[in-house]
Amino acid sequence: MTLILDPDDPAGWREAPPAIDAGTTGSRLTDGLNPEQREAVEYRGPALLIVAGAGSGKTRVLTHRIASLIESREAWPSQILAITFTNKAAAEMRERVQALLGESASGMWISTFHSACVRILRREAESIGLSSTFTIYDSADQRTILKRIIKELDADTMGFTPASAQAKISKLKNELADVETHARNANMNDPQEVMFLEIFRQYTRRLRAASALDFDDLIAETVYLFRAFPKVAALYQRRFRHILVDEYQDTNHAQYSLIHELTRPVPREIVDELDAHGILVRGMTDGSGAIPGASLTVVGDSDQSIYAFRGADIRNISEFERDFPGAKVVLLEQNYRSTQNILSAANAVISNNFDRKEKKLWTADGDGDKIVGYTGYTAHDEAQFIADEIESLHRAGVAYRDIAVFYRTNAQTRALEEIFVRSALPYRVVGGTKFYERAEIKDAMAYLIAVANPVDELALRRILNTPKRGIGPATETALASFAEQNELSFRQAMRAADGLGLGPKVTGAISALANVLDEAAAMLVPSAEGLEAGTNAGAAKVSDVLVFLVERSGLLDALRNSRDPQDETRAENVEELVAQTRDFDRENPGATLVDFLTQVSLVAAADELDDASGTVSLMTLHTAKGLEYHAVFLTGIEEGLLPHQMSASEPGGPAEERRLFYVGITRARKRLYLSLAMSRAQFGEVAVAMPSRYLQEIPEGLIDWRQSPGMATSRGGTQPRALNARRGEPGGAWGTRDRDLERFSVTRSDKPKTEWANRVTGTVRDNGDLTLAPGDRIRHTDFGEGKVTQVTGEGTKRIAHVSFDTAGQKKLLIKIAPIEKL
DNA sequence: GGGTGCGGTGTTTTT
DNA sequence: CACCGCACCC
Repeated sequence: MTLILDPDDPAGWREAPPAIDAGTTGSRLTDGLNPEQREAVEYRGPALLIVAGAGSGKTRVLTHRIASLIESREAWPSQILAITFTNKAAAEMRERVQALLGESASGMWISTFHSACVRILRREAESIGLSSTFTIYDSADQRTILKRIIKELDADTMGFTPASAQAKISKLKNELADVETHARNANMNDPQEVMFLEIFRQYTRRLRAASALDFDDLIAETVYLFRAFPKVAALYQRRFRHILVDEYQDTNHAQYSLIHELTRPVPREIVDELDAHGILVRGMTDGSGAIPGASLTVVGDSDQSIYAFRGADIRNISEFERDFPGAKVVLLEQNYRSTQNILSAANAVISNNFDRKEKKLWTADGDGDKIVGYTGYTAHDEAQFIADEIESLHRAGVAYRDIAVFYRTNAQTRALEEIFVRSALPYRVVGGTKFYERAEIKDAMAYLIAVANPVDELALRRILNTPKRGIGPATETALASFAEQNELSFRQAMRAADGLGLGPKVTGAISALANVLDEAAAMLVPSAEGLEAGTNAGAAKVSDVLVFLVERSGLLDALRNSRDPQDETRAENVEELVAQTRDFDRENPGATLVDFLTQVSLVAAADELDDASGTVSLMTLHTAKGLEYHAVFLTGIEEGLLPHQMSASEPGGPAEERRLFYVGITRARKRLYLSLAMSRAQFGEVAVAMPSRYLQEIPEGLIDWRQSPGMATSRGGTQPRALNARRGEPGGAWGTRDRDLERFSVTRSDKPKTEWANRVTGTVRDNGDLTLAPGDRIRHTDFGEGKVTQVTGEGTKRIAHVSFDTAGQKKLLIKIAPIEKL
């Protein structure tokens, strides 16, 4: 029988730990595991490193390990802290543990690094002089602030850009270097460094003044908190007896330090103090009166380390045994996900990275199908191949949700989306241009932030003249300097607008806005009973506050009454945001506005994935980490894209790009497609693309080239040859056989060269109310003539299923397809 | 104070 | 190509 503790129940912190009753770990939790997995579940000791190759069942091992700790009564749920890479992974892990235990195990902290830190920081905010309603600034917010600072300091003349300053500040924070630490190491004779220091100092000051933290601060400030307040740290060190970290290869120095602080023993003096404060420590101390450090389990695979650009340090995992002497290491190599052909390709590619521990994935499930390769002339050609192939997989019974398309850069979605829309292929772009990044949504969110955190000047300045109320830059500056001179916040200056001697119209507008914000703030105060009980009872719901704000501020009306046709969509987006807050209120009863803002700030791209959706998923290779699909399309496998141009100059760049390719390959269960284009439009210009060097690292026999780079380059003879296809050796590495050439020349028919370049980007058609019925014959500009076999869908989404005479079966969106009825 | 249009510029991956 | 900043005009 396991006692479940409520995480928010203060008693949970005082509850006696369960008696250790080793040996009761039910075999149920290790049944069906291989010997290595079993060992990873059952090992007990201070430190455990699970080196888990792709698809080796590490999530299974982690969930079973947690369940076994709880079931054997070695730990309460509240003593578990598990760190995952996305919120979605956290939710899944929680569900799986609960399913294993057969009861709710609330009280466990299963979350991302960032979520866990926000939770700690909001709770302990006052220790470090921060408001518990602090705002979390995203990259765009950082950029805005840095832009202002650089402009004020004229730092652009020294070559500083918001992006460069942002990167440098982020890098320092990930190394736990704050302004003063950095100042000590800086070379004050270098004017550039002096200037950077000033930018960094101002940036830090402004975030402080706004009671705001950026993403990197969330981790770094938690570490500073623990280091500066050992008694605060002790609360968490005492509580979390078992810490588990997933994707450990992608932790940066700050995250590593956080884990280090959390696993420290609590010294005897502090234990005594905790005891004096009524916090239960009996039974937790060792012979010396100290509480020993928590046990640490990390899971990772250095071959999948792909976040060096945000400070991930591969040494955290490769030197784990040195950092934690006596650590146990368990190696999981058996793969339960992919076919041997896919694994062989992955093994071959990754073996080209030197300086790695030899590890070979294997499966007992057989070779499976060959990997399919395709080289298009353009990105659209490549996309068309993918769309056709997806349709044929779908006809063969593969659900759309089991198919994913990966790419290196977000810009690559363009061509894919164009073709997918035309092919009436249901798809969803995961990540990319996010809903919350739209200007109107950021505006509405800024209203909420301004209410939740009144000292947030960035949010206030954003909404000051949105919608237009005649408050221009001059008035804004007047308010800002009035605030500074009188040591007021920007918000207080707004309330005092009457005394500023501004025009009556402007003054009225400022006061009206200040009033709306004050009224909204009043809505959020809990009732007397709520305050008494320390809950949010009686406070207005997030959706009610948002509706009040967007109505009373005039934001929604301004969009609705605008003559800009795009504003109609923007108004709908704001209404969609309202709908989202309603969902939030319903799903999180008792949650506060700050809870909502936090959740929005910390959504990861992969969190948007909806398993129930019947759509193909499109995402970057980075977002794909940790996921798996029946069929995977890796696109744009070209020099310059993978490896990316920008990585060439970075130390370790090409090796990291190879790991990215490796991650992509190992996401596939049964079918893997590798595709590329001969030419790719990069910022307007069409550039010649070469096959990626990584393609040749895959043994030839594993790939079935439907159209190889050799075949494609031979067209017209004017294109450069495939990379590394040796001169004087016909076909080179790509095996350009005559038979293929013949087949190829038939495929491309007699179209002139230029047709390939613009066949899709040309005009966006609108066939209006063209009606088609089964039996009709049509002509398509690319596919030629064909017969309509079926029409599905309604209105603008009507889809014609066409059997083309030479191009085979296709689905077309009638409204925009380049077709005519015959 | 607000709107339009020109020209310059950047250009990876993400919590 | 797309976005942003700036200058110009109302």
